[in-house]
Amino acid sequence: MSLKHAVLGLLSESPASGYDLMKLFNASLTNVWPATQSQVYGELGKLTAAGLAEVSAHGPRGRKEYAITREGIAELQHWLAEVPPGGPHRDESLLRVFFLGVLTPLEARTFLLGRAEETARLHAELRRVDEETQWDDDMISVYGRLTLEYGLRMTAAQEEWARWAAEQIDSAKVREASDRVRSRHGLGTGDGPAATARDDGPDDAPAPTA
Amino acid sequence: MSLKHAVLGLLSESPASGYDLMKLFNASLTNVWPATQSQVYGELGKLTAAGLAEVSAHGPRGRKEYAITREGIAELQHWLAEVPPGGPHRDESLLRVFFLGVLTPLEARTFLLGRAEETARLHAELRRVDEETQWDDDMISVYGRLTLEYGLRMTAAQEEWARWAAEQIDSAKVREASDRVRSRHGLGTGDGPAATARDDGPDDAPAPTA
DNA sequence: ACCCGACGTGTCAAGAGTGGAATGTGGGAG
DNA sequence: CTCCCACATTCCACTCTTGACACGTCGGGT
Repeated sequence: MSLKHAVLGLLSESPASGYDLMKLFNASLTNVWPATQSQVYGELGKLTAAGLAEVSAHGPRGRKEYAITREGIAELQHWLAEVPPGGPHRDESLLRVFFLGVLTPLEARTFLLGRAEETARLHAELRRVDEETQWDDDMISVYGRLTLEYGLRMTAAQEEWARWAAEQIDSAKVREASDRVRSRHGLGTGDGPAATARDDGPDDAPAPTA
Repeated sequence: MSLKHAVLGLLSESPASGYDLMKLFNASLTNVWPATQSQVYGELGKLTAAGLAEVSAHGPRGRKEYAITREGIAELQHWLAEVPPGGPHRDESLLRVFFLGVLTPLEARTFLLGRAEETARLHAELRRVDEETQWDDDMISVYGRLTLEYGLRMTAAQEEWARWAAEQIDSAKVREASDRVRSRHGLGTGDGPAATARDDGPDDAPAPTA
């Protein structure tokens, strides 16, 4: 339901063609609300039909420049101020964590550390954007800055958590529990994907403490 | 693509009927990967057709108990260990922040503080769950605990951010920028949704510092 | 003069997710 | 014994999202 508002929001900054909007999506909204061509063009059509946007100019190669209408602004404001945000976050990474017990503790640990590095990478990327952008005082800049800061804080917290979680796994209890589950399914050497997962002997040896 | 793995993951813990799975989804995965009846039952069908799950028992009222198969386990492991996580987060709240400039600074500030409270509420709820749960050492407990900790950390960071962001808005520059954008669209008293949004005089008076 | 790369629009198929409704049965409370 | 609620499945119609494909055109560099 929110692609509509994303497009309206971008149009509220300045008129744009579908092509322009795609660039904007890829530039500023990639990590917030990704969208594809088909979606954008489709949405522009619906928006126009609904009277929330209109074609404000025709350009060179069939280019249609869309502008937000008064009704569009109203709808945007309505959405921002009155519609209760209720997006149930789906988090694939987290879903994986939940079932990490199906892997060996070693594999699980590796996964978490991988997550940590990935998050760190994203964090660095965001920091780079932050530093390279010259923040002036238009709407996109001001609130874009807030959005970016959010990203910075979240990625930082995520990395911290992932490293902490990896440590948690280095515990005898966890290893026992995992073994129990795995043996319940008759898992041992075979079957599994990465042959890294082997149970060559009791897990008494201390886990490699990186 | 991940509902499939969510179902497989739950089945890997113990066999269950579609009805059971729904309860599990609502109990433990609501904030990670929400799902509806139609989805779950549909997925069970596909899973069975694909040989990743099978009907392991028939119960009282047409009840079909599903169990994960060896292939299912393998697929789950494969997904966990080898498929690179790439979920592009969509965050509706964040999208709103990006366009908050369409509202008055006061409204924007209110929105952010509302977010802060909402997050705080969720945080408290998670803490409650954490304390009330008796964490033993099976897979769901151990990794569920990690997942929960993630939620606790994220909600904490989000609330902090929201309060910080609300403060940021109390700045002359932001107010000017917002006014500029709003006037560009000829906004004043009318039109807008919440009549709270009024520009009765210059915004020189300090914003109410909660 | 020509050609390639950027501009620019559009359609389609398929899968994911939402929300609601229809249908039926078993078992326990009263 | 009866009735109602929890159990349990299935179908439907819709929107959102993805990914690819198809098509046409302006403009500048060689």
